[in-house]
Amino acid sequence: MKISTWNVNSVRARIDNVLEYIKLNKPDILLLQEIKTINETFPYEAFKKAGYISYVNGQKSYNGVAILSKTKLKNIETTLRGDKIKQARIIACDFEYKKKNIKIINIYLPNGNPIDTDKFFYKMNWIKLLINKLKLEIKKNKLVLVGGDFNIIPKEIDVYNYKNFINDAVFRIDVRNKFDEIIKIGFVDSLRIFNKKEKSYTYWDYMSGAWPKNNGLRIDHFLASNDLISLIKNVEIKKSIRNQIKPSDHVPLECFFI
DNA sequence: ATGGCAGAACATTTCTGA
Repeated sequence: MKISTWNVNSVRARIDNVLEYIKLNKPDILLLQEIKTINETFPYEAFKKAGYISYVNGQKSYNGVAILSKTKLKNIETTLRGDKIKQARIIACDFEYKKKNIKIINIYLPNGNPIDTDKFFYKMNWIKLLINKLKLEIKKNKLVLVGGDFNIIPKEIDVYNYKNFINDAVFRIDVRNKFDEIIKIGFVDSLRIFNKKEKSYTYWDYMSGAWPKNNGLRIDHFLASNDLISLIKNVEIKKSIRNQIKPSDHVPLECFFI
């Protein structure tokens, strides 16, 4: 069983890439971020033909998240309690695996740049609301998986040159402290259980030759609750996807279950 | 210091992203 997450930077512009990824890698569940479309123009049919049901929380032009699944999912949720700005950045569901219920939460966390603007304050508040939600979820469901584009570089090792990012909203110390706060309430940065290597990036900017120079960032994550991590046997970054024609600037992250 | 690239839309320019 495999769950993947991928910021596709427009699902319609990337439809061929996503269909090819599905065909070759066969995730049971695929979490998508930055679909950049309203629900009405989401390519449900193309994914249905590929064997997937789509659950969508869309928005015009920006943001938007979706969950593709081979089987029906329950308790679809598309709001973050307390978020007054209501951008489409979260979709959650319940998934039954080996007779156990896993709460899966797909997020596209605000980027927050430039720092110390409304965008930054929105990011910090959004994380605070997410932490409130995760505290509740972990009480109700011991098995919780949070996947998606966190727009947070957890540690210095997770970026090609951390000194360039000291005052960036994806790395500033207060943002990283918030990430650590999520860990402290009972989650694990699952990739790092299986892969301690530097240069394990999930995003490369389109600009300035970031990809050929391997100037990457690790900002896409699967956080597993402490009780869930024992069900996970591996987490992998699908780096080769960045070589696609017309690629997304992010690559998929795959979480394998025992 | 700042542009470079990419996608969407009230579109041939502006905005957003990270």
